[in-house]
Amino acid sequence: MTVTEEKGAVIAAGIDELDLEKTFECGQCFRWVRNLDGSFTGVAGSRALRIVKNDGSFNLHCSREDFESYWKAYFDIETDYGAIRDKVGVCEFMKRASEFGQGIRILRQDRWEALCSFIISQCNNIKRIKGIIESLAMLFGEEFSYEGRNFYSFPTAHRLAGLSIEDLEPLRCGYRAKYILSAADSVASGRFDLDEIDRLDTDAAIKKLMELEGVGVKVASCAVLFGYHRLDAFPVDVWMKRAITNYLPSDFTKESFGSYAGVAQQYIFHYTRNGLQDAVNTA
DNA sequence: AAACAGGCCTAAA
DNA sequence: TTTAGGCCTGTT
Repeated sequence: MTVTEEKGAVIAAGIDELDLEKTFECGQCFRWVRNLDGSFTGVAGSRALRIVKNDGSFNLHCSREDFESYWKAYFDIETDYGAIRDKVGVCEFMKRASEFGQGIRILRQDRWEALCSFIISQCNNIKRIKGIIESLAMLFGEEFSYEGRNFYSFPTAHRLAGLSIEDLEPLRCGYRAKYILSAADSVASGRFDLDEIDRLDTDAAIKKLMELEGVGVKVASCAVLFGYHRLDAFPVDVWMKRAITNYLPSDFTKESFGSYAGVAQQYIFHYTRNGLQDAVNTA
């Protein structure tokens, strides 16, 4: 990758395996929006960014400092996804899925934001998840300006701690409100240390996160995959169950994908939802 | 109208 | 250890 600057934008050339649409819309994150011109604008933590694909390179509308200190890591630029696709293509179905998902990258998201977002995601559809998260940010996040528009940071656990169920009522997030507040209280009080999770192996990290109310194995797996970049975590949801029974070899286990089960999971999720419409509908 | 949506908790075997 | 039912809400 080579990086240059032009008119307040960082131009990153030579990034292969980055498809913005697939990466932002494969279900790992909820705060990126496609603009009319095909660019994407999104908020991650407390920063906003507009990113545009321009021939073979990407224009990131941020300072070079922000790129180097934040967005470069966020987009996981250093990881070789071509090599990962080779490794997870263990059967015909997975070869098709990983080919179809070429360009998906696992973003390095903020821990609290990932955890909280996937608490909200449970038994919910993506459209509604996005709406709830935007309301949450608008109500309790910090307002800031970017390219002449207002955005809202993802509220910290500290900000949410101490709020009441009634305070979250405008979110219309139902029984998940209790879980959000409980997690926020645990984290903000220091009883639960999100940074300590880093020192645990993936299975132990998932177990630890499951101590939080409303966090089961699926949500915890998403939290470590997207918030701690544990690419070996393998969240199993209804789509994954469907794929495992219908499309994967009967002797399949997540170990079949080695240490990249989480990336494989994203390929399967994206492929069964977007690339296999007929097969899914008739399944 | 009734079922479902990227689950989790609790109670009951 | 596994399984059924309930849970908030919006959409189809």
